[in-house]
Amino acid sequence: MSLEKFRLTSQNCCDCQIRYRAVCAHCENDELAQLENIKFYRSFEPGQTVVWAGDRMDFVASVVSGVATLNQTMEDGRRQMVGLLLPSDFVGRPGRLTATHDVTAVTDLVLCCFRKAPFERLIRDVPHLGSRLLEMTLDELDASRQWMLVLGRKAAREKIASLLAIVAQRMAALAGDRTPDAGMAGAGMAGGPASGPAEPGLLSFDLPLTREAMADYLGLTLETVSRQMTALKTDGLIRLEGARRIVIPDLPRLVRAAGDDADGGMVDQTR
Amino acid sequence: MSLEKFRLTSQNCCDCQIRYRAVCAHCENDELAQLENIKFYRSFEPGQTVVWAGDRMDFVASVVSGVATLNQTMEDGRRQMVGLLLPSDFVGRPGRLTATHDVTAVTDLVLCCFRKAPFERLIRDVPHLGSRLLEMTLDELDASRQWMLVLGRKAAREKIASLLAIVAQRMAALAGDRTPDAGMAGAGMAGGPASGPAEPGLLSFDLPLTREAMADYLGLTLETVSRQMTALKTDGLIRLEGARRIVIPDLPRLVRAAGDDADGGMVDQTR
DNA sequence: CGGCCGATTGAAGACCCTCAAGTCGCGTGG
DNA sequence: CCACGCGACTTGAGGGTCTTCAATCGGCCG
Repeated sequence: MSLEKFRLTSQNCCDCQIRYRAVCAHCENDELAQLENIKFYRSFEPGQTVVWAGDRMDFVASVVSGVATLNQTMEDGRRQMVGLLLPSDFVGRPGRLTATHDVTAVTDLVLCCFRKAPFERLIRDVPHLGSRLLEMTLDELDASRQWMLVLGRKAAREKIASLLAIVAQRMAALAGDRTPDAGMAGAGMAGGPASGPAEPGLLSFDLPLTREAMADYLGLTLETVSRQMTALKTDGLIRLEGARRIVIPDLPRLVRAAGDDADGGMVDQTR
Repeated sequence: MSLEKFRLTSQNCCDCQIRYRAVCAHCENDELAQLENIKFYRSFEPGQTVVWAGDRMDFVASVVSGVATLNQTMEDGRRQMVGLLLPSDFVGRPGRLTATHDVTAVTDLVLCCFRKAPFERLIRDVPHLGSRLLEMTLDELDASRQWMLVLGRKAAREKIASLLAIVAQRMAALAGDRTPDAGMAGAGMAGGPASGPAEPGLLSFDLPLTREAMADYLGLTLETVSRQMTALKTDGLIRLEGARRIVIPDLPRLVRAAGDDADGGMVDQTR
C-alpha cells in the first residue's frame, strides 16, 4: 500500500504535479537538483499522524497528494484545526526543532520531505527558494487571518458556507493544474471551470473531512455542522451525493451565504 | 505634535529602541546603512488610520513605538481584529500592491517606514534581512494560529484571560529591552521581571485597548468583555486601576484561567 | 453645568451546545 | 441471505452562554 503510493509519485522533480506551486516553484533546474539530493518521500494512510505537537521534527515537507490537517489541542480535549494542508502546501518550520501542532493525514497522503539542516542551508544559498518560502508563508498568514474572521464573527451557517467555498476554490485551482484524476483522492471537477463571471459556476468535489473535522475547523460541534449542512442542502445552496461528495450549483450564491462579497472577498484593488 | 514625536525618535538606527527586535535585527552596520537610505518616519495619533484595506501601500514599516491594530471588516459592519501590532512588529507585505487589512493607530504611533520597491530589492540582496523577515512572518503565523484556538474553542472568560496574559507577556518582554519609560505609551513593569518560576509574577501595564477593541480581538461583544473583566476582578485574577491600567498579581493563575498550561503554552522552541 | 464617550449593569431572547436516540452505509460472519 | 456491529451521520429536546437592546454611571473638557 505504502509502496504503491511511493511508485505513483514521480521521483523526478520536473514531472512533479506540484512543480509550479510548491516551495520549489521558482527554482531553476540546477537548484532543483540540489533539492533532489536531500529529498525523500513518505506516505501515510488516513488517520495516521505525521507528527505530534512537541515532537522533534527533522524534516520539512511539501504535500504532494492527499490532504492533511494541522491541529491544536487543549489539555481538556478541545481541539481547533489551524490549517488544512492540500497538495503543494508546506509543512514544518525551518529554524525550529519541534513541531508546534499535530499534523494528521485525513486521506492517503504523500509528502516530499527535505532533511531540515540542509534545507535551511539551501534557503540561505538559493534565493529562489527563500523568496518562495517567504511568499508562501505570507499567503498562509493572510489565509489564517481570513480564518480568524470566520471563527470570530460568522454565524454557524456562514462558517459552513465559508469552508465549502474556500475548499471548492482551492480544489478547482489544483484540478486546473493537471489531469483531473491524478494525485488527490477523488478531487476533480464537473461542469465548467470555476472562473468566468457569466457562468453559474457549477462544480463538485469530494470533501475529505468528517463532520467532526469540519467542526474542529469551524469552532462548532459536529451536530451543528450536520444541521447546517442539511439546511444548506434544503435551501439549494449545495447538493450532497453520499455523505462526502459536494455539488455546488452556484458558487457566487454560496460565497454570498458565507457573508463575503460575491467576488470572493479577495483582492479589491479599487479605491 | 507630529513634529514632536518625530524628534523623539532617533534617526540613527544604532540607537533605535527596536534595533534588536525588528526586521533589521540581524543586520550588520553596513546593511543598516542601506536601510537608512530608504527609511522615513511617520507619526499617527490615536484613532488615525494608517491604511485602509484595499488601498495602495507604497511602503512597509516597523512599529517603533505605540500600538496599532490590524482589522478586517465585513460589509455589514462586523469587525475582527486579526493582529495587534506592538513595537518592533512589521507592517505591510512585500510583493503586494495593496493592503489586505485596515491598520489603525490606537495610541500615539511612530512607524519606521521603508519605500517598498527598494526594500524588496534589499530582501533579495541582504540575506540577514530576508531571513529575519521570514522568521518574523513564521512567528506571526504561529501567533495567529494560537489565536485561532482562542477564537474557536475558548469561553468568554478564557478569551479575556488569554488576551491579558499575552499582552502582559509581550509588554514585559519589550520593557526588558530598554529603560522602562522609553517609547511605548505607559508600558512598564512593577515588581519583579516576568520570568522566574518561584516568583508570584506581579506585573502591571496599561492596556491600550477600549472594551470594543478587545471585543473585536476576541470575537465577543463589548458588553461581554466588560462583564468578564469585572468577573476576573472580583475573582482576584486582575486588579483595575482606572479603566485601563491592569495589575496582574499572579500571572500563572491568569494563564491557567486562560485554559493554557501554567508554562504559558508559549514554549521556547528555539533550536 | 451639560454634553460626550467609554464603561458598567440589567433583562430578555437567540443561537449554539449538550445529551440522547435513531438512521444510514458497509463490511463481517453466522 | 440476513443478522450484527461499527462508525459516521442525522435528528430531537432542553439548557447555558453570549448577544441584543436599553438604561445608567463616571470621567473629561468646553
